[in-house]
Amino acid sequence: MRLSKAFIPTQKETPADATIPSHQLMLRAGLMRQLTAGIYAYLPLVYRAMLKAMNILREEMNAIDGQEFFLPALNPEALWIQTGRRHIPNFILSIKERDLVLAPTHEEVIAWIASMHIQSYKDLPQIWYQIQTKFRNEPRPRSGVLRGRQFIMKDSYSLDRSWEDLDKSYESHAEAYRKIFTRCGLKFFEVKASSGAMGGTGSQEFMVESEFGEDTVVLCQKCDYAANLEIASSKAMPVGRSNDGKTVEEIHTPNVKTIDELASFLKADHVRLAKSLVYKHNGKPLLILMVGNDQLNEAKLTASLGGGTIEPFEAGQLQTLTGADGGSIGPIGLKSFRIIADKRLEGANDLISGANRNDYHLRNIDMQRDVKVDGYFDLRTVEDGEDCTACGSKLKVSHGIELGHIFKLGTKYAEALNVTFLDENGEKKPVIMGSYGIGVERIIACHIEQSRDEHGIIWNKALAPYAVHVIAISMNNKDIVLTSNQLYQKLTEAGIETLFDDRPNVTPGFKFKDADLLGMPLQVIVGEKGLKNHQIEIKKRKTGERIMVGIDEAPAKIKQLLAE
RNA sequence: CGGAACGUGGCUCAGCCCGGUAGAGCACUUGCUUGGGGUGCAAGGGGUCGCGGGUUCAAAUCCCGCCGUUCCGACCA
Repeated sequence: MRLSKAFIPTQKETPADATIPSHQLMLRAGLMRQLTAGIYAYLPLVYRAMLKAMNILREEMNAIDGQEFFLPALNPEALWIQTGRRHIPNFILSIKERDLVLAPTHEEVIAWIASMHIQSYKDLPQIWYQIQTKFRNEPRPRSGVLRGRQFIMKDSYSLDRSWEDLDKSYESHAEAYRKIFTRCGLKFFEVKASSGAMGGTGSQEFMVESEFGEDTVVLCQKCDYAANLEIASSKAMPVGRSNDGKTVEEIHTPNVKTIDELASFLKADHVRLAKSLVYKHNGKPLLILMVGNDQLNEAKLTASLGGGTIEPFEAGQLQTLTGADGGSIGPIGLKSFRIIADKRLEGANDLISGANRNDYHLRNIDMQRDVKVDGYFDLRTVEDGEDCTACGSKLKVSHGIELGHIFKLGTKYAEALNVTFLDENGEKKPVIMGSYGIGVERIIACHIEQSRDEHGIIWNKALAPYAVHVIAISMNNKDIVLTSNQLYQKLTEAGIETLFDDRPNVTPGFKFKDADLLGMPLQVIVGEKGLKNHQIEIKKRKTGERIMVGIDEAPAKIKQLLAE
């Protein structure tokens, strides 16, 4: 492509609305323009990179016997009502005029097709995938393409006859995903993840570490333990027993509201303070006991309770039910509350908690003797520097961008949409499903996050829109024009994707800056300096290394450098 | 959904507090100039100051409402 004819609107200044580097560079390098919040127009240059990423996705999905579909983005609303997902908050965008919804993912359509045509165990297993635009009702799009309302996703779905076979489909996806991200040149890691509202029995995320990531992850510094903070656990020490045998007694704690105030007022260790958190679970009162300065992890709580709605109490209601205000609530003598506790408190005694009477607390509480606990669960949020459960080394809390997510769905959608097959014994069984997704724009944005410098993007060879960027220093010099044109032609004929900066009356400095901003792996500079010695110059974008080669050897040398 | 900020030529922003002829740089057009790291000079074109209402002799500027965008938080299959 000749730059004199190309539409690549580069910008010198950083657009005000972009705050993270990949977003800034994608705008400055003329890759995309924002239409409205969370919705972008992809311009020709980035679309080439996206097509390359999509090709890699296709090849690796085909390699695990995936079959490519193209499913409708517009779905009947009724289909989503059937699976109960129509009214998940902030999920679906809809077309009111026709009772249609814009599909945010495609489990429903896949299950609909499967319900018609999967009849026998002989029809299984299947892996179906597509690369398609998705729509989500994001309340707050942000970080450029990292969280948008419209984006392209490779989504695949496995259909299996048994849980063992689902494990195989899931594993082959995990392996394919590793190959995909490796081929895209991304430094990634995998974490155990929460299945969330997707439903299902297991899930794993593929992440890129980034301070701009929205996910918080826990990584072991030594072993390969890695988990999303939502489910991460650490070697948290049990509180244990001390001062056995003392009876519960009330202590006056005037104006003490918070755990920190309580600790300093009583000169007590935080570990001896059992903090009471009150919620309504499915409308019923729930009291959660946690060690003083541990943080409740709401994702773990939801999982421990087996789902349902969790909401805080309304003002005043608490007083009626407990006889006290927040800050003085405790597990003893509390009626009509279900009480659960964090595992660290299991079997502990010598604890201090609220007395259900304002300005009073109780001491010498023994969990076994005094509290009717309906289950101990791991409910705490892992903190940076805690010990790894697997190897005992220090854990690091970090941030990540989610590139891909794989789920074992099980039978949720099969049951809702009646996807069944007959097994060898003629018995009717639900199909076991898995679902797997990769965000195409995220591949691009993550690559740019990981591969850039103060001058611009540094594309790797796998994703680069063009492999080579030829720069004619001046179009007023006949030798340069002749040589650069011939070189452009030879490279193009050799099948090397080449961008040729043949713009007249653009100064060399301007062309260099643009070339660095656009970031193709190799820059080939044709100028008077080199031509004097019958040479041209090759610059590697990544390292800045410059190589002078004879004009005639240039195509071969470029080919060789691209093959490295 | 809670909190905050912003909205002025294509882009980055000034002007607003203290009302009185809409500005700069970049980009664009034309001419000359320059030609290995965003050349220099000159002349030009381009803006209902987000929208609506109000106050006023007079509103980009003050007041009210709405819309949009961004950031923090909540949420995130």
